[in-house]
Amino acid sequence: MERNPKHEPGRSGRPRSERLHRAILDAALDLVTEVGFRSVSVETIAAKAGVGKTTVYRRWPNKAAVVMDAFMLQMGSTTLFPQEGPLGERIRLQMRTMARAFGGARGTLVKALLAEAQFDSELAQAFHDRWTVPRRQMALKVFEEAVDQGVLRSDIDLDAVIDILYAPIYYRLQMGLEPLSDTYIDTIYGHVMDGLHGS
Amino acid sequence: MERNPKHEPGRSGRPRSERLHRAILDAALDLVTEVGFRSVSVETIAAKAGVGKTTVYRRWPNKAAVVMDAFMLQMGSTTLFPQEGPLGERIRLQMRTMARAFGGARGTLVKALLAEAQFDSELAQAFHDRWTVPRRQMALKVFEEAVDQGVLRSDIDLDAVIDILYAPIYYRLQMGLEPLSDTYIDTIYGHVMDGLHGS
Amino acid sequence: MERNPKHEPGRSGRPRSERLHRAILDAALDLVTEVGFRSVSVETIAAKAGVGKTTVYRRWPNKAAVVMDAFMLQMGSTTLFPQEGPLGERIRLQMRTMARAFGGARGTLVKALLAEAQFDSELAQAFHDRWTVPRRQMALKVFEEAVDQGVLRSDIDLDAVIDILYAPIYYRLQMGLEPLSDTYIDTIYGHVMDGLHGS
Amino acid sequence: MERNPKHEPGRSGRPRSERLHRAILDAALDLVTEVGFRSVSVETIAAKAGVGKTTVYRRWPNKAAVVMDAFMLQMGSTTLFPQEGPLGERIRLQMRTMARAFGGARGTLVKALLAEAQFDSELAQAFHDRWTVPRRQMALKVFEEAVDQGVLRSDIDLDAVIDILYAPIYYRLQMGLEPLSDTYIDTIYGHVMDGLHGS
DNA sequence: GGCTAAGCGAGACGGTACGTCTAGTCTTGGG
DNA sequence: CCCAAGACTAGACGTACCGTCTCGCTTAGCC
Repeated sequence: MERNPKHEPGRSGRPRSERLHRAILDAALDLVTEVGFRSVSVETIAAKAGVGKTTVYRRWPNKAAVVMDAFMLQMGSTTLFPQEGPLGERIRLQMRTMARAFGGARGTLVKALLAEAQFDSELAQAFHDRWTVPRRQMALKVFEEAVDQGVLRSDIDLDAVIDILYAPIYYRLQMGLEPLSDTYIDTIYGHVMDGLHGS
Repeated sequence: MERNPKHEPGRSGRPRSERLHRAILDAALDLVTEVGFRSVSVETIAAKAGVGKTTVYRRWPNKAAVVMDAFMLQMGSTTLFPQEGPLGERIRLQMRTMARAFGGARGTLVKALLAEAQFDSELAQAFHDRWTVPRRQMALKVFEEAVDQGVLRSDIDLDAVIDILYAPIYYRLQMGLEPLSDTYIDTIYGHVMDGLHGS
Repeated sequence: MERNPKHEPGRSGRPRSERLHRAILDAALDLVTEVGFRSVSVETIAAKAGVGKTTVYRRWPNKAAVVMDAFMLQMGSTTLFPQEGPLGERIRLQMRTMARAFGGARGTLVKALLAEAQFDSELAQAFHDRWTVPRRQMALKVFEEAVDQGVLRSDIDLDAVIDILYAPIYYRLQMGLEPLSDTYIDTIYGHVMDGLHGS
Repeated sequence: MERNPKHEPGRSGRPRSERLHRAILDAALDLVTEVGFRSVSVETIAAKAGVGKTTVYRRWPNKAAVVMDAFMLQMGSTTLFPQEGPLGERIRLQMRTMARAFGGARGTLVKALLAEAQFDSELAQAFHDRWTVPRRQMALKVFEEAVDQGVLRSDIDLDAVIDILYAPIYYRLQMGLEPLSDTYIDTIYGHVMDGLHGS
């Protein structure tokens, strides 16, 4: 999401301050959380970070990109799968972890970024590459292992399965009316695993 | 989504023109489809409809509200369930209908409205009340019938089931990378019905 | 200043209400006095008079015309010359009368109308015909009498004399910084009568 | 009339462009002259100057203020008194100069500003401070000299005298019916100097 | 007493300008 | 080349009046 040309070793002139970089991301995070994505402008972020607008625009093309980076800074290494336990349980628990991460401020960020991505294809691409793809790959690896061990049927489309299990989480997050409780996650997981066919 | 006070019979003064109402909604629909939600302004809509800005603002509080009404005008009575056939098939076919409706221009509208709703709680409410709720209720009725007839298990949470089946459609729509093909719908439907447990 | 076609006897249809006519002029007068000419709109006047906008526009072409009529209703027969006394005194006292009439609310009206007339040639014409001309003619008659009686020199341009005596009153009124006191009037009158040549 | 905070030396940030300043004032002057004060909008001025609206509003609070500055730019140093000749002549000739300056485009400007000042007290103040006061002070100095030299009587109120001599010029300007000819000026001057008393 | 034409209150309508706001770029001086 | 400050273009925002129009309803005066 970051803009070019970044400072590469050997480049002349004053290097970009790493401190300011952090200050901007922190300010962005705080502001979006406090007053919402829409009400924040690059100007506000720059002001709160004690930085000129130029300094922000030198590094990111727009507000969404700044917030995307701020989001990744905070969420990048979360929502991991547990390393131990039965494979089905690992999946269920990771779903819970994700749902919990989407509560509170982080959820607000994801919602805003997803929404903004509808109008900003670069942001959409960034969100896909940096958030969606890594998570789907992690999931895929676990799911494949589950197939190998017979926990999951072998005649299924794993990409579709990921959609089935995780889309409801994003859906509820966006609708924002009902909470992403553990119970809800367990119900989703249970129903999907067991299937719906009647007697 | 419409603004007050609308013309009620018996009210004095010149009544609001029904023709202009349609002209505005048509213009909104065309413009959003052509150049995208963000690039459209109330001014543009008014100009295209051959109407003063005031006339738009007299009826709707902002662009999102206009587009919401335009959307409902076009989509209001679509995505219905078939009235005949085996209940499972009715569900699967309606999912296909919905997925097809989300292709092309209509899909763009839904995406834009959903995204905008994240920043506009009145729009969110309107979308929920006028789009989501009616569709969930229709679905609920069919699903209950399916339970009664033994097509679906009776020990399931129907709200969760609706999420499981439909959330992937919205998810793919929003991600916008892969098409909402019939095959995809069938895979979702099949996997969910059959369950995922391995041998 | 009034608009056509007014009701002429023999005309069919409901005649215009004389009561509303007065109500509108009264409302106009009150409002302009209270909040100033600029802050008043035809809409406000109509509302205060308990009348539809149409009823105002049927009778006058715009706000200025209404206020002009309201002004004439109140000021039409004021600022007359005394009928008795030495002619010089009559002039001096009428100047005082005029200056006093320009104090308070009436002054505000004259200022507003004169100002507005710069941008509205119809109003300018109306002000000239209905206010300026009658007053200049009255003055002219008195001044001519004064010439006849030897109170004023006979080799003077009476139009210029009127300008000299009255223009300062309008000037002070418009500048609005110093009061139109009797003393001021007397000074003007005295200096003009006596001339300025030094020893 | 100008808005704060203007650029002061030592202030940080990009300084306001002096070129744009002139471009805006020139555009304002041209437009007001061409189509009249009322028909000009800040938007038009900005467009003609090739400037964003913000740039105008950053420097002046409204149209009147812009035009006031434009007016002063053009008229600021005009209508001066001649430096030589008999004092009475200097006064008479300066009156002529002023009357001539009020002919054509400049007169239109003065009329519009004076009229607008009735509705805008800041403009009124500015007009007084920047136009009226300097001219009255110049006049006062000359008039005092005339008193000293015995050209004017010493028992007169000089402020009143200024009113008597100049108010007719403003009056005719505003009434706009008869021209401000040299003959008219001479008549005013002559009558006022000679006095009106009859034989 | 009924007919008819205008008056009337309410408020919709197209238009225009207002003054504010944000986005993203550019231009200072200083480091 | 970086940086803070803030000027700059562009253009949408939602509001306020303008003067016109359209609705359903009075209301006078003539037949």
